[in-house]
Amino acid sequence: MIEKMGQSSSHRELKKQRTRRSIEQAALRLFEERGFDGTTIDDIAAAAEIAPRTFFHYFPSKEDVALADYATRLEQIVAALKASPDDQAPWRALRGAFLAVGADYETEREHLVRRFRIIQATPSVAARNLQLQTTWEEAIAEVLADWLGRDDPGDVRPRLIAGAALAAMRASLRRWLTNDGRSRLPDHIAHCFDVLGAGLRQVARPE
Amino acid sequence: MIEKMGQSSSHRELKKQRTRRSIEQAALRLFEERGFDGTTIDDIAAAAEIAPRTFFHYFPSKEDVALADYATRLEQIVAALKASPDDQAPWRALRGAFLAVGADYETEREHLVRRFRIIQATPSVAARNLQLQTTWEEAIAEVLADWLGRDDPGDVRPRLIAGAALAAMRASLRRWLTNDGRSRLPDHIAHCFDVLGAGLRQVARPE
DNA sequence: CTGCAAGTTTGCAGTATACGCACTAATGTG
DNA sequence: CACATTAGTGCGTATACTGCAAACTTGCAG
Repeated sequence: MIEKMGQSSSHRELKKQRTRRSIEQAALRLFEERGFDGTTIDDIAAAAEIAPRTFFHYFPSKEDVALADYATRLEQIVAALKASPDDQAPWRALRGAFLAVGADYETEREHLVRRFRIIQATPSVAARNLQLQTTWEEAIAEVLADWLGRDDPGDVRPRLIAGAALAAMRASLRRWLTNDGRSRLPDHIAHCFDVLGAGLRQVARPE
Repeated sequence: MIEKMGQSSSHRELKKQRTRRSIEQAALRLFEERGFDGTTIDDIAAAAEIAPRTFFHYFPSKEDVALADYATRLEQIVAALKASPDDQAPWRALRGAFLAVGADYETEREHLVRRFRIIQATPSVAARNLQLQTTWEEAIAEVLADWLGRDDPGDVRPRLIAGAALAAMRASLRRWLTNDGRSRLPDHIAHCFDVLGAGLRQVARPE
C-alpha cells in the first residue's frame, strides 16, 4: 500500500478540493474588496470558515492563493509540446502549444482579468508570478534540450528559446488584459510568436 | 534651496555610503557562511555595527541587500540605448547596449558569482531579482516605444522585444555563471542576440 | 563657539506571515 | 467495531517589517 497518492478515497479528496476552492474564492473576493495587503490570513480563514492555521495546509503563502492553478497550466503546455509531431520545427511547436493555452484562457477571461488586477496592484504577487513562470521556463527548456540534442550541456538555446516564448506569452497576455480581454488572445500570441520567428533584426524604426 | 537631493554636504553623504557598503559586505559574507535564510537582520546589524532598525533606512528588505546596485545598471543600459545612433536598427542598438553591460560585468566576476549563488539557492531572492528585471523591461520598452512610434498604444512590440532582450541576457548570464564565469560573457550575449535577431524559425532539430 | 535646524540613528511597541508540534476529530479500512 | 490515517485545530515562536518619538550627530549662521 505504498501507492495511492493524491486521492485516497475520493470522498476525502472531494472535501479537500471543496475547501481549497472555498479558500480560493473567499480570498479573491476579499482581495478585490480590500486589496491584497489589506487582507490578512485571518480574514481569509474567517471568510472560508476554517482555522487560520489550516490555511497553510492548502497554500504555502498568501501570494499563492492569488496564483492558484498555475501548475496545471504548465502540465498542459508541456503535454502539448511533447505531443507535437517529431518533424515539426521547435518554434512552430511552441507556437502551437501556447496558442492552445491561449484559446483556453479565453474561456475564463473573467477570472483572469480579476487576477491580473491583483497582480498589477501588488508587487509581491507579481514577484511570485514571475517565479512560477521560471518553473515553466525550466520545464520548457528541458523539452527543448531533448529536441536540440543534449551533447553540449552548455547550449544556451533551450533556455533562450524558452525565455523568448514566455516573453511572447507575457506580452500577449498583457496586451489582452489591459483592455479587459476584449481582443482576441490567440491573435496576439500568434503575432508575437511570428515576430520572434521572423527575427528581431527585421523590426525597424519608421523612417 | 529646494535642490540638493542626493548629497547634502558630501561628508554626511560619504558616511552614509560607507555604512551602506558596510551593511552590504557584512550581509553578503553572512549569506555565504550561513545561507540567506539562516541569516537574520539582527545578525547583519550586529556584523555591520548598526542597530537593527537602521538596516531598513538603507534597504527596504533583506532581499534587496543581496541585489544592491541593480538600479545603476539599468541607468547604464538606458543611457547606452539613448546614445545609440538614430539610424541604427532597434535590435542592433539593444545588442550594443547589453554587450557593453556584459563587458562591464566581467570586471567584477567575483562579486557576481557570489551573488548568483545566493540567488540560485534562495527563492525569495530569485523572485526579487525577477521583479527588478521587470523594472528594466519597463524602461527599455519605453525607449523602444519612442523608436517604433507611439501612434498605436496597443503595439506589443516594445514589451515583446524588451522581454526578448532580457531573456537573452538571462540566458547568457546563466551560461556564464554556471561555470563560474570562466567563459566570455560578451560572446554569449552576442550569440543570444544573434539567434533572436536571425529568427527562431531557423532553429531546427538535428536530423 | 554657541545655539538652532536638519538629518541620522536608535529603541520600543506592534502587526503579519509562516512554521513546528501536539492534540482532536473525522473517516475510510479490515 | 477497533484501528490507522489524515484533515483540521490551537498554541507558541521566530522573523520581517513599520510607525513613532526620543536621542544623538552634524552643518551652519550669527
